[in-house]
Amino acid sequence: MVDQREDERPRSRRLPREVRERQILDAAVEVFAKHGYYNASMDEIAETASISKPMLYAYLGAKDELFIACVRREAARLVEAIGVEVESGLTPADQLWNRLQLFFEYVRCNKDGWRLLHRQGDVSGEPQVVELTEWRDRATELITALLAQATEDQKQPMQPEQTEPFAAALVGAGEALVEWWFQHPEHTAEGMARRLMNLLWLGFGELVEGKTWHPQGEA
Amino acid sequence: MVDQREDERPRSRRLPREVRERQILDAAVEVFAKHGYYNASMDEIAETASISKPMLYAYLGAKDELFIACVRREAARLVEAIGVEVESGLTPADQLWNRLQLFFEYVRCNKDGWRLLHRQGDVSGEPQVVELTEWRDRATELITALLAQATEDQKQPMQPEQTEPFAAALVGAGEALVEWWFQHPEHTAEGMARRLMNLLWLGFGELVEGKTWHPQGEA
Amino acid sequence: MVDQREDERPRSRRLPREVRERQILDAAVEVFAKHGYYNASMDEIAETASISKPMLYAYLGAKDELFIACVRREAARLVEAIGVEVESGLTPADQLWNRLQLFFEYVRCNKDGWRLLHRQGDVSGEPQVVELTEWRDRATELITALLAQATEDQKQPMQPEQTEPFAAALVGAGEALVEWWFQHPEHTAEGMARRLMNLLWLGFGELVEGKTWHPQGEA
Amino acid sequence: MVDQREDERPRSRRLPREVRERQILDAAVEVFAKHGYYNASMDEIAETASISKPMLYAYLGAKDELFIACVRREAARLVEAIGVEVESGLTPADQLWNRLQLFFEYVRCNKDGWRLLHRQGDVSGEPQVVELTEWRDRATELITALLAQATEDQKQPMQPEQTEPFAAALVGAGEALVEWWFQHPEHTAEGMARRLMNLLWLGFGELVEGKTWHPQGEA
DNA sequence: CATGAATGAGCTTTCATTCAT
DNA sequence: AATGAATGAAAGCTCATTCAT
Repeated sequence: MVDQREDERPRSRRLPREVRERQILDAAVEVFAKHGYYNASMDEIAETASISKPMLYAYLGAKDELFIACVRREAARLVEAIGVEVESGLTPADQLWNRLQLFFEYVRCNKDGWRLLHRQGDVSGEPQVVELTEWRDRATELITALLAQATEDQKQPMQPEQTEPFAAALVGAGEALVEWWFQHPEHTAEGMARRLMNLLWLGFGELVEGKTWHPQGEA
Repeated sequence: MVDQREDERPRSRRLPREVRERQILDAAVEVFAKHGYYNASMDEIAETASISKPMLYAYLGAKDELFIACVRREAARLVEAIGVEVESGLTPADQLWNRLQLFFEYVRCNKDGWRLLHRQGDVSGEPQVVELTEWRDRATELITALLAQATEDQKQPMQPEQTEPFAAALVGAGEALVEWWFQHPEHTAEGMARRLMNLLWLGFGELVEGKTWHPQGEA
Repeated sequence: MVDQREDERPRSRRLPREVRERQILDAAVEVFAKHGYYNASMDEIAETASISKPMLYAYLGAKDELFIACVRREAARLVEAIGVEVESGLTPADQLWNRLQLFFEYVRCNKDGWRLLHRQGDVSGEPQVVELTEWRDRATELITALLAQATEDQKQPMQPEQTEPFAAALVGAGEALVEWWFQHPEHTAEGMARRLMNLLWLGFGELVEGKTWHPQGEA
Repeated sequence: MVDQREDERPRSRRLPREVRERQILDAAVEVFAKHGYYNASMDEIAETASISKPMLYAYLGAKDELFIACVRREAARLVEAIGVEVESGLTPADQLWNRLQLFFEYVRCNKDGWRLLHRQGDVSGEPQVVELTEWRDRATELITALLAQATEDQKQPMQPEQTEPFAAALVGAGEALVEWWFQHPEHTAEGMARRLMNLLWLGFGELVEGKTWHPQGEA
């Protein structure tokens, strides 16, 4: 898992296209995360990337395209981090538990990227918002699949139209918990994952009775 | 519960101050909800309100102030709708169930207002955004109190530092579920509330075993 | 000589036209003097005059007309204060000495009015500036006449085309001296008049030799 | 001494920064002088400078900053033109005479600049107006120093608190005389300087007796 | 007569975007 | 390939001015 991008961007010319693009994307993600889409200026992005504006446009297009590119990359990272394939050989609960851990770990290492993905409600109105929320759909699909797997041995396995809203709600709960985490940074990623797991798997009904969920192998 | 504001704004001049103010707020909420804060133009708001721009500024100040005023009003509506006082005489589960129903009902009737409150992550950078997220804090507090009440008879009642993240996650789950609802509008408010209640109270652990939560009195 | 206008403007209706106009002019002079022509707003003038804006316009017309009216009134006061007729029976020097005293006395009692007359260089560009500087012309004429009188007994009395620039310079010197006075308010009007008289009548040539001018009758 | 900036501004693109800046300042001085600060529009300045508005702002900042820049440049020109150091080896009278000539010469060649410096009484209210009147202070200081020098050999040399108001009055007289000159442009700069010198050095007392002041070496 | 309520018109300012070197 | 220099277009805001009561 790659840690937060470094700040050292030596001003060097004649770089291969791939490197340049990465340099630009890093800068753009940083600036977009800091100021938000609208308050981010192309000037600042160019300066942060140590590149001139015409180059900025030549490489990654206009502001909205650049933003999309950022979102796409960060979303890919997130999806890759938590995995999207259902693994056999683990119970759904354990799989979920693993993913949650990976998710919070990802957030811890990619704060800027996460902010980009999470806080972009205001870009609504534009048509291209599809890419903006696609990662949510991917995550939701994963959860949906897990739930389906969890119930597939029952006589009435849950159908997607039942599990999907649950999955969506789960994702929302995770996002909200991250916000809470940012305000209480003393907690560990694993602790956060455990909290969410407790809530999701047990539900309040059992939580209030004092029960708690444990990963397999714990006492 | 008041239904969505109508679109009929008769172009009548010389209205009393109070009426005009409401007219303007209605228009502003509509436009802000449609385009987001940054893409909303004062021109369009003025036109939607059937008013000239100077009046717009005279009544509710600059763009950010106007936006704050909108948020304040809509947040008040939401808080008022779901109530914030803990009622005695009902079990926490029933109270939560009631609030969830009220919440989804509110969303159904105040789509624009809800969008205003929900999709504004990008306004970061401005200092006065406090009002924007305050309603979340209020809602979280309510849930926290409910959870505390639910466990107060136990030997180890849950402390705020335990319940608060759960409450935050719950609110997030609700918000996400609303988004899903917007894409599947065939469902009723009560149905959505029931989904969320099931998830929250039972948790996946029981859900996947086929259990479901019922309001008291149902079979 | 009337002292600075008082601030008490009781809000009363149905006043005779003349009183209202005076009320308005008082307010307008005050506001114009405080903020300058462009920064003075009709709103503030109306409020200061305890009158509504439509009345303001009804009585004294648009902003520029109102300003002209103010200038006209204050200029009249100034001209009346220092007199404009050449008196016989006094030497020109004594006459000048008297006028200078009256002038500084006028400034002391009519600060706002004076500011209006003096600091309006920026209103250039407008066509109606004639009224703005007419008082200067009147004052200059007076001085010119005095100089003419002073030299009429000589074989080569000074002609207007010679005396006029001197008169204009004198007026300018007076204006500048008033500015200096405002920054050194500890001096009396008579002291200022004496300073100017010394400079004008003796000139530096004699001043630097230690001579001073005295009004007739002094030692 | 450089003559009035010419009007020929060839519409050429991609000029080096320094040239553009001068081009803009020339245009701004022209427009500010013609319309005054408030009536001058950034549009007109941009058009006069054959430049687009964004460039205008990029080079010299907002309207007030641009204005300050103009004033600064023109004030520097004026101060440089008349010199501000007291020269030894010349009598104070001769020094004054020289400066007056230089002053009127400056005015003749820099009408716009002079208007900028002279007619801006109305910019009061803004805080940064310090620069606007600083040149007057410099000029006053110069005169004050000259007077001090003129009397330093006497048993009772004049103190600054005595000479300063005279100096201020002198400057005011000069300004007023320039206004008169603008209405009688048939006179030469030297003639104007001589008029002022006569008034200042001899005073009316001697002027009315038919005396006149001559530069050293004249008959 | 007197006014609260309303507006046309214009200003300054700032972007994202692209020539021309 | 790479950039300093340049701009079209639009936004927010305010003011003198006037209906309509």
